[in-house]
Amino acid sequence: MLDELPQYFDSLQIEKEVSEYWERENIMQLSFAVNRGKRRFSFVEGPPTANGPPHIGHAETRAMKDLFLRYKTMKGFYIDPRIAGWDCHGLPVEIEVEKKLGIKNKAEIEKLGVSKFNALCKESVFEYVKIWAEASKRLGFWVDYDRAYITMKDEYIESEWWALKELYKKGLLFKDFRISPYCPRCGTTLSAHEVSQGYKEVDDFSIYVKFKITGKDEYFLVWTTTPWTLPANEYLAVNPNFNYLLVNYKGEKIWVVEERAKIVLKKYEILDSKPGSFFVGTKYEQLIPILRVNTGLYVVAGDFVTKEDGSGIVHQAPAFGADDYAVLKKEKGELYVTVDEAGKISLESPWKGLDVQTASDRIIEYLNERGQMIKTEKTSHSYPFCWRCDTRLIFYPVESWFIGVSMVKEKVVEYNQRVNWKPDYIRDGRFGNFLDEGKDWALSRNRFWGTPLPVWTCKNNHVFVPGSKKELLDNSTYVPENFELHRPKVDEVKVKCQECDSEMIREPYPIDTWFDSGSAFFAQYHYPFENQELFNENSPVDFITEAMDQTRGWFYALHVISSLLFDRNAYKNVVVMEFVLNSKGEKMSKSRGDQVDPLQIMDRIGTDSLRLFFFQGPPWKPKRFSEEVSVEFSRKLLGTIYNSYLLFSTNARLDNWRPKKEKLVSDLDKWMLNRTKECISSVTKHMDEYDPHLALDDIKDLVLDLSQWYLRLSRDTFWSKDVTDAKKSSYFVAYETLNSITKMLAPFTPFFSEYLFMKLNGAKSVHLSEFPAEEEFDSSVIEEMNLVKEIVESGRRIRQKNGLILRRPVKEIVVTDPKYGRVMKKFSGLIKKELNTKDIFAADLKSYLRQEHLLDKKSTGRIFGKDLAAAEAEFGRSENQLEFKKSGRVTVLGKTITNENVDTKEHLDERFVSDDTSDLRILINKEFDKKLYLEGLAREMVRRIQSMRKDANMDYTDRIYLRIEGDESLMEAFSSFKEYILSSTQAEEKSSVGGSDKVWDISGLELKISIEKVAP
RNA sequence: GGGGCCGUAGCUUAGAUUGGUUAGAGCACCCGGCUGAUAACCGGGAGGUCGUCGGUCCAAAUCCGAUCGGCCCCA
Repeated sequence: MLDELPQYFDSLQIEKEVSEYWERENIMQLSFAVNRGKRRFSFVEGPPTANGPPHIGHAETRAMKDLFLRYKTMKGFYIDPRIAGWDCHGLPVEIEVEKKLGIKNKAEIEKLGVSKFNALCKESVFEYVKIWAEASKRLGFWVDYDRAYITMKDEYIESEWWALKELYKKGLLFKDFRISPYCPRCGTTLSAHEVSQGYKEVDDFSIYVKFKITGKDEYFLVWTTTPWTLPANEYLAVNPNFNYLLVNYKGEKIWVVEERAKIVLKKYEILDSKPGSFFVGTKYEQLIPILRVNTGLYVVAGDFVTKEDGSGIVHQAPAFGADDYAVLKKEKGELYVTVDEAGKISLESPWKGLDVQTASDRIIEYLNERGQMIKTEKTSHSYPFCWRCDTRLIFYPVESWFIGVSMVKEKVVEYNQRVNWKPDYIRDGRFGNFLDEGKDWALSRNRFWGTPLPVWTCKNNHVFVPGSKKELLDNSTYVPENFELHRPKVDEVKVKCQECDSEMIREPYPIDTWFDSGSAFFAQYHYPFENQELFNENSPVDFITEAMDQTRGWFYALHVISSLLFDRNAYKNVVVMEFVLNSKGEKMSKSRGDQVDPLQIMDRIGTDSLRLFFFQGPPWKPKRFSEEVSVEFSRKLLGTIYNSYLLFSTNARLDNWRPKKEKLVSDLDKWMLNRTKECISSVTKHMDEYDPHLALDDIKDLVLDLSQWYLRLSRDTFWSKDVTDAKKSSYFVAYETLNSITKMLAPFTPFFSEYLFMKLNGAKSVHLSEFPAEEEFDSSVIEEMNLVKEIVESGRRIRQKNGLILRRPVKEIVVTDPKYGRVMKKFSGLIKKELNTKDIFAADLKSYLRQEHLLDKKSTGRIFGKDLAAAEAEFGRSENQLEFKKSGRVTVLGKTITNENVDTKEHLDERFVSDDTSDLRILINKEFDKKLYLEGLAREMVRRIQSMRKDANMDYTDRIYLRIEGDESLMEAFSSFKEYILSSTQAEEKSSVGGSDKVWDISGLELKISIEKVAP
């Protein structure tokens, strides 16, 4: 206990020792078990895809997770499971493998064989897991890596199958079309992320064509940039709230939205005007009469119609646009697909077999020939290209399975209100807005590596959804060898249809990987096949945290799945973190080359420093990363604690003091202990409310109070010769405060805290100890000390401003408010020492003000005329002043002076100096008498002797011989304060001294000091 | 293009829900002190038009509107 420390703080060395110790003693596992059987706190790890090394943002979220797991453990909660998780499926993994194989599209994968491809994916997933686990451990992120949940395991997938079957039973899992960005060359849809990588600026023809209204000699003006979609036209859309004009344009009657008429047609004559709603249901003639359209060919209303470009009348080809498809669903029309999967026209027409770009050109010619074209123009706009093969993307209908979020939107929205979001504006802002859109979740993917969709269909469109492996196998007619829940094995399983006896085959899709990670809150238990009770005890999950981008990713997936399956929210508290930016406040990026490797940073500045950087400021505020700032901050905080421990422990060890409760002696001790309790209570509150940055601020403040105030003022007590009660009391308080700080800091800086905790207590681990308990405290004690601090600060300021250096004692200091009398008395020793004053007391300001009465020149000028100066002098005489003060009137030069002729000013007594910049007024008596003067000189001498001792490299226990020669008053000071001077400097007076000497100038007085070390 | 968050001293930040003394800390800086925490410790000082503009109000960092900059999400 109270072990020695190296003299200098070396955080890297500490971290090294501590992590070796944890490893050796298996402290992490011990901490997992320490609260077994106690109340639970639940957590789920948002599983990363370990197909690349972790970056600093990952380190930040993991540090934040760890912070609260450690805190809750210290607060006595049992966190089980407390395990890592790995997200294994999905496109990122596939792309990684494609890169390795040097292949680029689905066809090549199929050629290689799905079996081989998926085997490579499976391998690739774990390539970086080792690095991730290593970095996470290095960061001190304590979760069980050996028991990690793995989304590609059959058990995990089986839990998802159960969930999907439940959704199917509720009618929430169904097949539909989705209009997706699609690369005709790769034969695949692209994710939003991929699309956003490939936008380019292109010049395209856009055309205006005319659609004839059935039975009338009027036309709709329609604009499009994709002429190849015109053969598939099924509807026209207008905005019901816009106003449309019928104009005579070159002899033809044409409808166009009012605001665009001038821009598009330039010259025309207005014939009529109608609101958009007027046209809804109006039939029109097919522009290109080739496709047989059984439904449609009438006008619909659409809010998506704008006046920004075009004609305000929008052509709808439901197969090739998301808005268009939504219209089709609403109108319950048929879907006509006029293009094949390779992006070639498939419709029996003059353009069959042409790619869509060429077809567009031909269609423009065709429309021109038929006189249906009003106008052609070239416009520049950004359009998505395939990021892999640079092919122009098209929007294309892809068969897809959906989760019907829109059908139960109310639930999803309602349960969100039960979630405590940090920061809270996410709930109704970014997250709430997204939920309000209530979009269906497109679940299936046209890919290979993922959780297989558990759906088998037969030729009669009957559907079988197995909710477990067993249910599938029980119904199967064929199962391949080495069967597993991945493609291609799972595809080979054949099932007999219960309804029509025909053979059922699997829908060939894997599902969205967000469904994997979003199922973690039950699938990590293999629920409901196992661990039902454990799941129930831990649900909803108490705490999760990830970065902001997960609002529409993991946070969304968890919330939706839980709402639909369990009719409740998945999590209770969620901390949403912002990103780590570079030192200029920009996003770190590969291209700028300013991405930083968290492992390297930890090597350079230490883990605790990096963690402290993350915990500064609210988690939901972007942070600019700088190594220098991190180091500085940690050196300041941890270094101060380290030095405080050194000061305290060095003395306590000399006295053989061992940590134990002692009776409190001084008011300073009582204050420190109350401050500590106050801090504990505030830190606990802030941690419980998920405001870690405020908790850290509380701890910082306490460290300053300990170091800057308590320890500094307790040094005299520490240095007293005997082990007095006062000494024991202050040891106890210093220990107690340091120990509390160490424990409170343990979740923030686990390495440093562990180190210091072991030094303080000789106990096994701070992470097996309890968080300091909240106790009642006396806030009046704290307020009193704040007043004392204020007085000391103010006193020093006044001394400094008036050239009254602290070394010279002053006679008295007055606090000009009598109500502080009791406090001044209580802390008079402390204040006297800090301000070097002989006396301190509180008194009414009035008794230190002198009133001066002056003649009011305006009124008395008329009375005295040119004698005014003489009258002023006469009135200023003290007997006249006194008389006036007593009776309010006095006779001056034969005239009577009354209140009306007098101005009264108040002056501070000349003997005092003050400072009126603060609320609390303090007066310092600046008068010096001889004794004070000599005492000041004595202190000046001591200071110079000490300085010479230091220059001679003496140890503070070394004794010296001393000889003083100099000015008379210096000699007088020396003899008057001889005992003080000699004892302060470990000196003996000697008439001849052989060591070093030096001549000093003390306020103009010459002093020669000679010192010599006494031989031991 | 739509939505959201942020902007306080050179740096890191508190204060915004509930408008109200002189916008509070820490680091760095300058001046000084201490010399038994010394690679430490302490005091004082300077440093802020609270991004900008406008509005509401007796009163705005705080509420409202616009605008600029940074970041994120969606299209």
